[in-house]
Amino acid sequence: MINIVDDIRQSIKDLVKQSILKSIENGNIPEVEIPEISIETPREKQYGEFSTNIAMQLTRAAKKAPRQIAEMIINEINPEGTYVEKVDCAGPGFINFHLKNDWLYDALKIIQTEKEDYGKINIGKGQKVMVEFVSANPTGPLHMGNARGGALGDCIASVLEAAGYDVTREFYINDAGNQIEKFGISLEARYIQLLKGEDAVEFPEDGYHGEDIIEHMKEYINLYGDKLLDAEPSERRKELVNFALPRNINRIREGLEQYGIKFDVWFSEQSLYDSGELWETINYLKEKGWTYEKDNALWFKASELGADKDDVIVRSNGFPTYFASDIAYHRNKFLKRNFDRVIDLLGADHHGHVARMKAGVSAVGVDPSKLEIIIFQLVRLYRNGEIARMSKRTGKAISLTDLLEEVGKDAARFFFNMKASGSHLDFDLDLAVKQSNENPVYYVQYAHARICSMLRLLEGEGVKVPQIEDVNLGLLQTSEEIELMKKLAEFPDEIRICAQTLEPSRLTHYVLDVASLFHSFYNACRVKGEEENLMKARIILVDSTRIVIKNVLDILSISAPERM
RNA sequence: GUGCCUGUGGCUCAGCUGGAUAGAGCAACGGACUUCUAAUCCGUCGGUCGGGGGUUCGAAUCCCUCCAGGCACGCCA
Repeated sequence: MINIVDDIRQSIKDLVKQSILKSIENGNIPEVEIPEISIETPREKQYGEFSTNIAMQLTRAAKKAPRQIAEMIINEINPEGTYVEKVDCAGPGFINFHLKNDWLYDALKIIQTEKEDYGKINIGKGQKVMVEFVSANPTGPLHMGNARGGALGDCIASVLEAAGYDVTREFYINDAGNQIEKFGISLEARYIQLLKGEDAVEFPEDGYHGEDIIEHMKEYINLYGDKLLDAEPSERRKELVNFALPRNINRIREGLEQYGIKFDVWFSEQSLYDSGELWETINYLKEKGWTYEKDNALWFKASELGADKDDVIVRSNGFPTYFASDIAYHRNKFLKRNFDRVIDLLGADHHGHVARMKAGVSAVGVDPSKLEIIIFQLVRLYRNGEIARMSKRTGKAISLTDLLEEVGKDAARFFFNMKASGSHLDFDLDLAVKQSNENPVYYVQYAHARICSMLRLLEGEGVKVPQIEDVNLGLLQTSEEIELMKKLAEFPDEIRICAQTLEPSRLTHYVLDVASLFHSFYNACRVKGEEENLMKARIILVDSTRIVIKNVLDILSISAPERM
C-alpha cells in the first residue's frame, strides 16, 4: 500500500515549498503566490531522479532570471531526513534532485513485504465504481469490437481495484425492445423455412442473416419438431426467442470466461420494463419538462443539456426506444444502486451516444461528470499483411471464440491492451502467435519464466530467497541493477496513473520495460556463483522483479508461466 | 456537409494537464552462448513529430487553418 515514488515527490514538494517561503521571508524573492509545484522525472539520468520547473514558473512574478531564482531556492533547501543527496540547477532553470540509493533498497523491502499486494494503493478509498463493458447484443456472437472492449474494460476494472476502489463489473443485456423483435422475426422465418422450404416465407431484409440463427432453429426442431408451425405468430416468436436468447447469453458468458472475464452483474434491460422503472423514468422526465411531443412521438430535449440534437424516447407506436431504457438504466445505476462513479465503454461506432447519454443523466438529476464514457476505436485484423475479415476455420466473420482459438487468451489480452483506447488498432494475427522475439507477450513471459528457473535452480542447491533483514542491499550498485530497481519502485505510481487516466495500455508498456531491464541485468550480472552477500542481494532483486511481473500480468489477466 | 478519433524513423507504437539532445520494439546491418533458459543481450543505421500559421522564455504537446484516413450523424441499438 506504499507508493514510495509519490511519497518522495511529496517530500520534495515540501522541501521546495519551505525553501521558497524562507526565501520570501529573508527578502530574496518578492512576496508571490506559489503556484502548484510540479515534480517530474527527467528523461536524462544526469539530471537526477526528480526535477521541478518552479523557478521558471516564478520568473514573471518574482521578476528575476529563472536560474537566479533556482539558485536561491537551492541554497535554502535542507534535505536532512529525506532521500535527497544533492540538489543542483541545470539548463534554463530546472532544479534537479539526486537521491541516495537508499530509496531503491527501501523499495525492494516494500516489495518483499507486500508481495502479491505490491502495487496496490488506496486512492479509491473504497468508492463504489461500476465498469460497464462489452454489453454485446445477445442476438449474435461476440465480435472484435467486443474483444477489445472486453480486454480494456476488464483491465480498467482490475486497475481500479488495485487502486482501492470497490469495483463492479457489469454486462447490460439488451434483451428487450426492437432488436429482440427482429431477432424473433428472424428466428421465426428460419424456422418456417427449415420446415417448409426456402420459399415458404421471405426472410426479412433487416433481419439477422447470420448462420447462428439457422443453427438455433435446427436445434429447436431437433428437440421440439414442428409444434409451433400452426401457433399464433406472436406466441411463436416469443417461444423461439425464449429458446435462443438464453443460449446466446450462455455462449457469450462462456466465451468471456475463456477470455478471463467474469462479470459481477448481468443486468437485464427487460427487468427495467418489468419493474416499472422504465416508465417511471419517462414520466419523471415528462414531469420535469424535459420532453415534448412531436409527430406523435415523445422527444427528449437533449439539446438543452449539451447534445447537438433532441432524441425520441417513445416512438409514435407507443414503444420506448433503446435510449429511453438506457436513461432508466443509468438512473438505476446512480440512484437505485448508489454508484459514485460509472464508467461505460463504448465502441467508436457508438460515440454519438455520449452527449445524449450525459444529457439523460443530468435530466434525472445526476451530476454528469460521474458518468465517464470511454470510446475505444475499432479493430482491424491483419493476416499475411492483408486485412482479415473471415475466420480461417469457419469462413465466417471472426468472432472472439475464433480469435481465442487462433492466438490464445494471453496474446489477445496483451495486444488489445498495448494501444491507448483512442488509437485505432491493427491486430496482427501472425505476430500474435509467433513464438519469437518479435512477439512482446513472450518477451514478458520469458522474463518471468527465466526468473522462476533461476530461483528453482538455486533452491535445488539449498539457496532460498533470503529474509530481507539478512541482506546487504547496498551491494546492488551496477547501472543495470539501479535501473531495474528504479523501474520496480515505480509500479505503485504506475497504478496510480493508470487508475487516473483509465488507460491500462500503460501497464503493458510498463511490464515490457521491466522485462527489458531484467534481461539486460541478466546479461550483465550473475547471481549464482557470486560472493554470498552479493548473491543474496541479487536474489532479492530477481525475486522482486518476479513479483512485479506477476502482479502486472495478474491485473492484465495474462498467465505468468514458470517454465517456457 | 456537421461532429468525434487518428496522423511521430521502412513497419507497429510511446511521449500529448508545454519543458532540458523526440523514445521503444520490429525490420536492416555488425557483434556476444565451455558459466543461472540466446524466446536473451550489446552496438550501428534511421525522424523538417501530416502541411502552414499563431500563443511564449520554451510547442510533438495548447489555439486556428488546411490535407489524409477511420467512425458517426434513424420514431436502430
